[in-house]
Amino acid sequence: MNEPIFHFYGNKAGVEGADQIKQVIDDATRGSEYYKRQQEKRQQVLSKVSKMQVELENYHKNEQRKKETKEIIQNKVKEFQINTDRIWAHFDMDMFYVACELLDKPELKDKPVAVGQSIISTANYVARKYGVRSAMPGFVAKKLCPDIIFIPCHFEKYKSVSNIFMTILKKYDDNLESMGLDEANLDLTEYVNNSQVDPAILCENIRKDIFLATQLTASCGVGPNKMIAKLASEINKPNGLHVVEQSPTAVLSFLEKLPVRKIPGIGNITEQILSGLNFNTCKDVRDRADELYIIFTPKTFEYIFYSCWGVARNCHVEFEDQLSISCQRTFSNISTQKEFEDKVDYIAEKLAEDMQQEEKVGNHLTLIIKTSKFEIRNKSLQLNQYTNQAKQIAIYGKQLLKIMQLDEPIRLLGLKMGQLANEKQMQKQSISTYFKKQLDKSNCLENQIASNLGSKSHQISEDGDSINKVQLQQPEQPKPEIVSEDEDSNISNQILSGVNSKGHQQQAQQQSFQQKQQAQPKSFRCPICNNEIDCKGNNTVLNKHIDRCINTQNVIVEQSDESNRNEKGLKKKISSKIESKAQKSINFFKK
DNA sequence: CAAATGCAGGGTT
DNA sequence: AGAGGAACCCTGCATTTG
Repeated sequence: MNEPIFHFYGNKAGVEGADQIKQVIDDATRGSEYYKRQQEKRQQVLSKVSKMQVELENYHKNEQRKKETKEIIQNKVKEFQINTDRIWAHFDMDMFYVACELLDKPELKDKPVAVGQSIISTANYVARKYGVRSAMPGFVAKKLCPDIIFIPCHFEKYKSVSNIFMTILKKYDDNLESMGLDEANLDLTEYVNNSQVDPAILCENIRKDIFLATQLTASCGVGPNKMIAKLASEINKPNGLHVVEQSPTAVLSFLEKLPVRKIPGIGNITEQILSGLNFNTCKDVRDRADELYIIFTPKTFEYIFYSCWGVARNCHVEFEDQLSISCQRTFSNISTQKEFEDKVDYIAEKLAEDMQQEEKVGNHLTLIIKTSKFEIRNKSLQLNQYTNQAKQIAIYGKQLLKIMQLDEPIRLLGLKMGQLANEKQMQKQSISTYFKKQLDKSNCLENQIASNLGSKSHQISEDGDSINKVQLQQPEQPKPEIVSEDEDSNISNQILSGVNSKGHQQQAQQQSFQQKQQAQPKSFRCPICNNEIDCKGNNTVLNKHIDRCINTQNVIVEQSDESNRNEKGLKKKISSKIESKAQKSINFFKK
């Protein structure tokens, strides 16, 4: 019943008095909401495990199925081969953040030191002896090791050391893959073939180079693929090297006794499941792969299965664009709507900053919250336009807040923007599609426009278009009085238009807007936003715009009831539409 | 019915 | 005294959409 929930801290090798450590951690945390949540999760895992056990019992009773499954496994084993053509090395700086700090404070070398305060990023080996670990909260570390010294994070420092580290490694593989500041995978095959150096000697030399350049030690592992190299690098940590020879037998015997937990991708939960079913080492998995096949989904099965046979990717992965940008903060519990909204404003600002810095815009927003009971929830929303503007993000964020129907205190709030696109490309695109549209129109190519519908590029071009419209309209129409004083209504306009309010953009857009005005005086006026729509009699385009417009308008109306005063009747319609929508989401979440 | 979407949850540093 | 991060990626599953 009172089984310690932090059993995983003790599982790492080399910790003395693991039981004692568990006890201290447990005492320090018992009764907290966090602890309760962990207990719950633990129960969930246990019940999952017992279901799996039942499944396995049934499986073992069914000789036919057993025979078939074992055959499948045998075929799989025959199919693959452990490819040992390539030589990979994994370099990993020892206790990197702490090591960097100790460069400046050598007098602390023999004392227990950790970087991070509320949560520990890295601890030195002195502190680790006491059971202090990465990701452990500071107060627990303090219980385990009252003398521990906390040093705040200095990212810039680590970055500059990391640059030196990476520069050295790049001499041996220009395409190296780095995961974080202190780790890198290199494909040494070419280098070794060209230089005919023994990989072990080569890597020892590289480690020396690193030490000379940084005064810091790195550990290294060598093997025929990235996974093996990474696993090998842990064997003689810190300041050590381990080589797994380039042969299938060497790989298999290296993995034989290795706890499955060590395999990257198998974390705390998966380990609990596996150990609950008595899979502890890679050999267990190999021997009873048919059982694994029964209980896991195909992808999960394949991943674990192949990993335990030493089969993993042994080529570089091509660089991929970042998929999302997010920002989240933990704080002391808040529970009023006002506080929630203020947090959304704050996080939206931070997120917008990050996005603008990276020159990205995004089209899909997710609100993430963690309740005071450590339950995580999120809701997401497809936006009507690409944006990276704090105020727009905040408005959508509050929309999500409403959908979420929060009725309990929260301790974290975050926003994540997905479906990213490059801000500059987007501008170019919107301008060029604008001109393209001009051309299309003059040629009366409505078909082209119609066929663009639904495609991503179309979405972009429409958004770009509406940017132009807004810019046009403001000088033209008598501004609603609010505009100048009321920031919100500005936002509303921006939202309507998908405007990105950076100064230089506006200029460019304004220009094209004017040109457009002259060239294309004919257009429909959208009944919702009162903007002109270039639909050229194409109803689909018009309808699509109106749909979108209604969605956008929802946000605005809810957000600032004062805007659009002159459109009262219209507003009512929209509001009722909102209500029905909101109702729908409520029902949906009640399920 | 396949693809797309939304959400929960697992993993990593 | 109280107290357990942030930012990213992927998979699975249910539901919606075309």
